[in-house]
Amino acid sequence: MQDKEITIYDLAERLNVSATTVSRGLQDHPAINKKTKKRIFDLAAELGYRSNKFASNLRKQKTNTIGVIVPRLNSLFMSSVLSGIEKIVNNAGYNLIISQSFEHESKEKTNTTTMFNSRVDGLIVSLASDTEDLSHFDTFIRKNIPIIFFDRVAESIQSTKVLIDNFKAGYKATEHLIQQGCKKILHITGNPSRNVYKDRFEGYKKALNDHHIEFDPALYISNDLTEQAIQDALVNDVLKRDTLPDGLFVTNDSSAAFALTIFKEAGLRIPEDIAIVGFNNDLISKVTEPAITTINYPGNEMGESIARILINHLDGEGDLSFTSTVLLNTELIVRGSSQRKK
Amino acid sequence: MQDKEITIYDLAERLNVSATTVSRGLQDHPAINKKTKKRIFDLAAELGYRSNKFASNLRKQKTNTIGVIVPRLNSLFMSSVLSGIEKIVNNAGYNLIISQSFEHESKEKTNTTTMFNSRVDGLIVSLASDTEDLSHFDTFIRKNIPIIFFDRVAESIQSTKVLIDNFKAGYKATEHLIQQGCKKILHITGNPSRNVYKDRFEGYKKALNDHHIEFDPALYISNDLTEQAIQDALVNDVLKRDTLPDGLFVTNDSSAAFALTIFKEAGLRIPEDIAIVGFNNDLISKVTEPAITTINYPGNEMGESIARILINHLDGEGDLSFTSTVLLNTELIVRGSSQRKK
DNA sequence: TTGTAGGCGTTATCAT
DNA sequence: ATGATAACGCCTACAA
Repeated sequence: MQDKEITIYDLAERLNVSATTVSRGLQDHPAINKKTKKRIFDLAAELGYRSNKFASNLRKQKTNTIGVIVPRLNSLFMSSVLSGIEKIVNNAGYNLIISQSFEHESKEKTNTTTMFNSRVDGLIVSLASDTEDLSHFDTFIRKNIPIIFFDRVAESIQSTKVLIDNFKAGYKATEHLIQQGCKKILHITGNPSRNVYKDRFEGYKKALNDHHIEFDPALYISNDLTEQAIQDALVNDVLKRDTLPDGLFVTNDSSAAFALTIFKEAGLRIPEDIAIVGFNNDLISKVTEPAITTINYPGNEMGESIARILINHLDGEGDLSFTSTVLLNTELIVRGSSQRKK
Repeated sequence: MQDKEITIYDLAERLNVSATTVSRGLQDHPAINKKTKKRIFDLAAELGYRSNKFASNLRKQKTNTIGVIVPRLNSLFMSSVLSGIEKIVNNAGYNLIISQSFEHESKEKTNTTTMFNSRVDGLIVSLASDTEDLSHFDTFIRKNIPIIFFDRVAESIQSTKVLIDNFKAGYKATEHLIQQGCKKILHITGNPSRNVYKDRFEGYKKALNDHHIEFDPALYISNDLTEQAIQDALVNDVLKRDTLPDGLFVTNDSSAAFALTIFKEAGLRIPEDIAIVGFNNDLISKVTEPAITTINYPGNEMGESIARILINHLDGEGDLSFTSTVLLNTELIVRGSSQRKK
């Protein structure tokens, strides 16, 4: 029982002009008489006309749509990035399709295919934790559809990458712990084949080295950073050891919060017995007791950079720099979980 | 320099069959010879053919796309709902467009228009906090495009609504505080024109009444539940009062966490001086010290219900019950922030 | 400033 | 089991 859709032909007929004129009028074409335009717009509004994107896209061979694939949307960081992207992209007249890989390569692959079949004009990706094979992006590369990676980037693919200096951030976090007097710093992090985790780990090692602390492989734990994984690592392993660490650098804030809870339950004092540094400056880092020292991550700014670069590229400007890497600044936010000295 | 797109005509030509046959073959039409099908699929794969959704949608007048508009994606609850919706919807062969209103009516309106122009087959909505005027949904209603509201529903619109029994949840939360010995229970909540907040408030009042505690308007605060708003309400108002409340029921967990932090900084003991109950069972409620008592909200289940109802409707089944209201169960999860007695 | 005509790629209808 | 044809609604050369 749906109303019949109004087309430009219906408008044209009632206005006694051609469909072409209506089409042009609707797009504010300069060659159309102002009065005619007004009549067109008025009638369109009155009849509830809506442009048919499918016909338009079919004809123009362009969708004005940008696809985004992220691991998960449930962090402050990701929502900020998305919000930054959306703002820029909307202003430029593009639409956004967002999908989550839920940290799985297989979901990422099907999402990529869906995006491809939806003919997005460009793709923005942060990789799933366990993605190894990158062949699902080949179709985009072959068709010259631009891909921008951010945060968790694909190092082997030639394209623009927007991220923070994870090495430096890892270095800063670790150095801070060392300055608080920590000597045995546990590092819990994600899959080291992801750049973010690898680079932070390198930063961690470099900081140790620069301060003449030998890297102890037993103090390096890599898992999927879920609540369960943190629980396992700490309760079934770390807390059973003869010598406990005196510092923890863990690469996201919810994991830091879980760890903090577990340590406190085990009767350890934070930061006196173990000083903790997290990552991301997520909401959760502020409300634990003590609050968690963390690395602030400029999500909104990152989102806006990404969107600007992509749109400039799509609109045919700034093409030269499209395969560059953009590094954004981070800062260490010191809170109670690590502050032993005034 | 994009490759030329392969169409069914290209396939048809090379296979010496008609485009019609190729189209049918690709859709696994029963009347097509198995061998022909195989030849079609093989060649399609070889040439990297991809179906053109725009042409297909244009012709079929159906998009197989479902739109979702939510206030924000940054809570565990919302991600669970989305994940539930996506699972069901994907299995049924539909795609999802997700957008956020960021709690603003104006953004919600433009999102709704975008969805409308994208010709979604159905719309799933949880209202922004400040949405008063609902006329942006009129276009959908007029065209008989189904809308399902969940969580924050539009009471005046006839459509399916999926939500929890907020009245009961509010009642349970309040009653629990009363049972812990609270007499002056502060209630901080969102915009009361949203059903979720209104109903929880009603439940709160009913519980007070049933336990012969008079409702004190000074103990009711309505704001936008941001960190800033909680801070303002507590620091500039509540904590300056002569008599402090001895209980707090606040309708989301991050607000509960902020409040807990503020109270502790003010030297109050939780739960002895003030017992706290939050809402949603978000991650954050587990890691504060003490952990926060909260109402568990079945996000995944809610998402799946929503998607099933919508798809049944779109596929022409279960039409009769389309304007019903589905209530899901909740449970109170008692944690340290409210537990005064063993 | 406006109009004509053709085509974007698919699928439904009717025919064979 | 397969084909021919038209139509979905829009846009853009080209023409007037």
